[in-house]
Amino acid sequence: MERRQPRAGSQEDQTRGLILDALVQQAFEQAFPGEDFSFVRVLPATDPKFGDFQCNDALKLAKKLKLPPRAIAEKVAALLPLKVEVAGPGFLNITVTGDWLEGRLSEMCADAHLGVEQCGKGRKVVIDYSSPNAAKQMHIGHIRSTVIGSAIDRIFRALGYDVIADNHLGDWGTQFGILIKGYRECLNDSERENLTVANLEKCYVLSAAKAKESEDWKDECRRELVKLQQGDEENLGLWKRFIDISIGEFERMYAKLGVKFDTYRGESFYNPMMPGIVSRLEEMGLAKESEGALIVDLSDEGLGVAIVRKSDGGYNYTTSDLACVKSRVEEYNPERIIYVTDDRQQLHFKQFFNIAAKMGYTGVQLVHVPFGLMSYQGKAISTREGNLIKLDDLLAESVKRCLATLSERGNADEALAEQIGYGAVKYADLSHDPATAIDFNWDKALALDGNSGPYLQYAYARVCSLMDKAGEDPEAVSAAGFATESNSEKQLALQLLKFPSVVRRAAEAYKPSVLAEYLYATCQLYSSFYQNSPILKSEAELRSRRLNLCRLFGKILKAGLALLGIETPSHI
RNA sequence: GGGGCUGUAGCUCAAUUGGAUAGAGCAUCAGACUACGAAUCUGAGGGUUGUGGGUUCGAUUCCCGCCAGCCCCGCCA
Repeated sequence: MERRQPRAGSQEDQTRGLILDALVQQAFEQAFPGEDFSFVRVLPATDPKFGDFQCNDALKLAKKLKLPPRAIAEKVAALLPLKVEVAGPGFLNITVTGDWLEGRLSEMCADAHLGVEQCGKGRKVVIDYSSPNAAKQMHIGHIRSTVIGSAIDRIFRALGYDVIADNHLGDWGTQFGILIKGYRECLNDSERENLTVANLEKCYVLSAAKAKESEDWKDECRRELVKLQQGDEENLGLWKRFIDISIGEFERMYAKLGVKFDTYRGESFYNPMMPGIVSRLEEMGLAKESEGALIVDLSDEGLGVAIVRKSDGGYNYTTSDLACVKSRVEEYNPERIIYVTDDRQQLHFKQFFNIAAKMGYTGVQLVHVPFGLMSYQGKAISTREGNLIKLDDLLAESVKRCLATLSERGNADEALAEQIGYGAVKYADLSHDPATAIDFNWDKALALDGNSGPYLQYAYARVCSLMDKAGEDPEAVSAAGFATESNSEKQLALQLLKFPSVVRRAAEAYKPSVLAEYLYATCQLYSSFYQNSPILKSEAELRSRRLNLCRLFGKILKAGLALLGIETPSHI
């Protein structure tokens, strides 16, 4: 928060996907030889009454082939070895057989990745998220970058990408002059000995307030900063200690949220590279002097002006981010770097991506995933408004509420309450498109019904319970096949089949909400099936086939929630 | 002034990137527990997709103009 599109799918990604694509493409080629039909796609039907799958591409071809769309569709339909109907202006509606469905489900089960294609194999991406400021406690404003970034991280890993998750800490800058001064003057001995982030935050606030009213104090802060920047041993030691304590505190939060970083490279890491970046910008004629500062003028491109060196000689975020790209390219040579920050920083990222390209960093795809700000009960979150809720407190409150609900049902299990409480908070965020702003509200975030984390976890717990009752292994799918006869079975089966393409779509759009939405819809179909179809009481063969369907549902739900960083307790 | 984001049921949000009659949850109303777990399920009502044009077989989606809200625009990140 403090610190802060192209498609993810390359051509080889597209070659897999639903087997039906290839089949229908073939029919098109056969019907109209010599044309390229690689763009043809078969999608899940938008409504069961249109069959199971549909292809809309005959309509698109009408102009090119100079034929009425229905005629095209009919010619293709006649060549397809599937049950297919031409409807409306030229839709191809495809209905698959139970055998076909069972075959696909079996393949999915047999695959270690549940059918999720490993299109990221051998491809490296850096994902830059969370990035809180050192010496401050994390608050609810940090949730989105952390939770969305972490989910994107997991989703890319699931697709086989080699991901480097980097936490770009705000660990350098003027605030450390204020902090060091505050540490020396505003804390007592015991506070200095048992230094915590809370204490750091306190002394920062006190010191910053004094700097505001006293020029002397301000000057001293500045002097401490200069000493730090010049490598003064004592100040450097303090700085290091502040950082270590901060990271320790952040990791306590990350442990609760199930977030894990590969590297913690703050701005200090890139600080030594700043002069080099600036001189290169000057050499290339990209930067020029203006009002004492060094700027890159992008106003011709509608991007305003970016300052790369301040009039006091210091550097700021644009320079730091450029240095960061240089460093990442040299060390990792990733094909992509993904930044997850709030949408106020959009201009900055456009500027900095633009400059990076001009500096020659064109081999790496730079992607900004902006998310809408979180407000609190209709008001922007700010220290002044006094509505800054600490992340720690939020999570504790969530757990407390879940524990209360569990207690009512005679199951006051603290660890379980944590799984549900943390999951509820994460799901409340991830189920929304990142682009939309969220107004935080306790009741909404912690709701236990409807489209919520607990609903999904509950559905999973019921599958486990069912398997317990059946006395069967919850994971091991038997050879009996899958129930697909009834309408609710078939709809669930078709839904389960979508999982791989949903994971890919979530990655391509950088939207974990795509996956969340899918999981919720899947749970609704499962609950409906479960409520209306006896499983354990069915005769032996049907029972086994229904149990297999439940098992696969459970596996997919568990895997999907894991990608969102949400745990799946087997008993609630 | 320049730019970005947002606007869909009373409320909170979807809509597979241009497809068929715009879907869910909450709330409201009517049903289903001698239970494969009711944190569930079945059903009902609820819409001029901010607004006016345009593009075409077809627009919530793309283009232009307006309206409203939020945000950014040289020394914070």
